[in-house]
Amino acid sequence: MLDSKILRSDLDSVVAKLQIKNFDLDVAAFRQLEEQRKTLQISTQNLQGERNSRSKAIGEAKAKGDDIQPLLDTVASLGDQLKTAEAELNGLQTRLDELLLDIPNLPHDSVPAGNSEADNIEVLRWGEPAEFDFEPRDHIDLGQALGGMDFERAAKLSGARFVTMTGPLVTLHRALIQFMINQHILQHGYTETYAPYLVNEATLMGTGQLPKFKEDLFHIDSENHNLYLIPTAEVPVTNFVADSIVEAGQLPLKYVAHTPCFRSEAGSYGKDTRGMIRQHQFEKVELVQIVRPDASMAALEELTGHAETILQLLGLAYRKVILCGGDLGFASTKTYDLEVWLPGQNAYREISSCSCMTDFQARRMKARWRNPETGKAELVHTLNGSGLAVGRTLIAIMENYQQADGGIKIPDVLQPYMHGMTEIRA
RNA sequence: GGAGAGGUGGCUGAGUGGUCGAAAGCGCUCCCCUGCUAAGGGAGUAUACGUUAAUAGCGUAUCGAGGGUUCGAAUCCCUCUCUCUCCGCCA
Repeated sequence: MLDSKILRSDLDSVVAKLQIKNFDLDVAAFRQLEEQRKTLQISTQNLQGERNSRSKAIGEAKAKGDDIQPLLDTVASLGDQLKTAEAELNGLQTRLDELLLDIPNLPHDSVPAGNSEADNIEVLRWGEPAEFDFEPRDHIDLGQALGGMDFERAAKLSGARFVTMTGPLVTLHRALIQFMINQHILQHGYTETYAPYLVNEATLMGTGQLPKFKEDLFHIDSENHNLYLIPTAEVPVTNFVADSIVEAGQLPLKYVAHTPCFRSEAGSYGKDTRGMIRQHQFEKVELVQIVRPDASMAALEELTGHAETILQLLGLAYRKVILCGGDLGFASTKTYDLEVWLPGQNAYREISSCSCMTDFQARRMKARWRNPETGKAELVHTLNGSGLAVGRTLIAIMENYQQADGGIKIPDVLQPYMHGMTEIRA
């Protein structure tokens, strides 16, 4: 959520910045609501003030033993007036809040304008796309030939966009998780965390998935439960600090979590329907940082670097892009995507997305820290990034490390987690 | 699932209808005293919004959330939610 102060004081520049994200703020509607709110608030507060002072007088008169009936008569009509005014003000406030909750975060000055991923700016390429002296296959063919990956069986169990796996591919999948988490906790200073996979509405409000993106989520709506499956560990883990004040000395908080992620993928029908690129359920190792506001942009560079390290250690060629305004997420002020080279698609595909949310989520969550300089509780900044998406990393390993005979070589750094296996063969 | 207790400011914790935004303690900030790795004294210390040149004053709201009763509610009633204790069931 944006600071409503800057909306009131500097609406024009807010509108201009939102344009970069292709978001058109209904300025007229906002101004009108705001204007109405102001006048109504003043008149309501006047009424409340009158009620308060008269009630006080009644209390004092009663204490002295005076007759209070005349005083009671004078307040008789106040109640109804107040009730009406308060109800109207509430309604207006609710509409303003709804408007505010739907406004995305402002993009950072370094974010380029643009409408789609075609307008993203490439920052660097690392590694050489693998060369093959045979026609490389995609992970679907490879998985089928190896015999451990079955989409039809998953469809029987659950429908489209699920997979079942058996045997060494699953071991590799698990090895990736272990490898990533160990790297982050031992080398990058993150604290390993465990969090719920089902969360309530307030939690999703906090990180910005609700109220605007409800259709992207799986929802448990039964008699006794109103919960959502997490679309990313960002949601529960960032909310660790919701409604709390963190001591300055504890910052930055750096959390790593491995969780499944659940996404309805509404609106992406027909997109990446084949294979494991886009599933309703996938595993991800997520990095979350809670930092001082003055440290957040540097933290974004650091966090992105941590995700890159994983790709580098796995020897996977990738490129790093800055998302343009139109591609930038709702809550993010700046996002780096890491795109891994997939020989089977002959393309770079997103494998990590690292974002700085400034105080946008913190304001929604009421996540604060005590600033020693001011002595006040102020909003923290939050960041998150995939380090990495496990399913897509599995694909990348399969396609990049494939052999002419359809086998998959195991990267050196993963072998300690593969009980000696150096290659997966049919 | 059954029975009970409870959610108050950064923290602990008083407060059962009227000068309660809220005692006290802790913590923190400033000042004084003392001059030595102690201690003592004093003052201040929630947030949001409105008004305003103002982080000054004043006003309004906020004691888990929402609704109700009342001239007036942290205090009474209802619903929801969370926590704790005991019993039952259970990976």
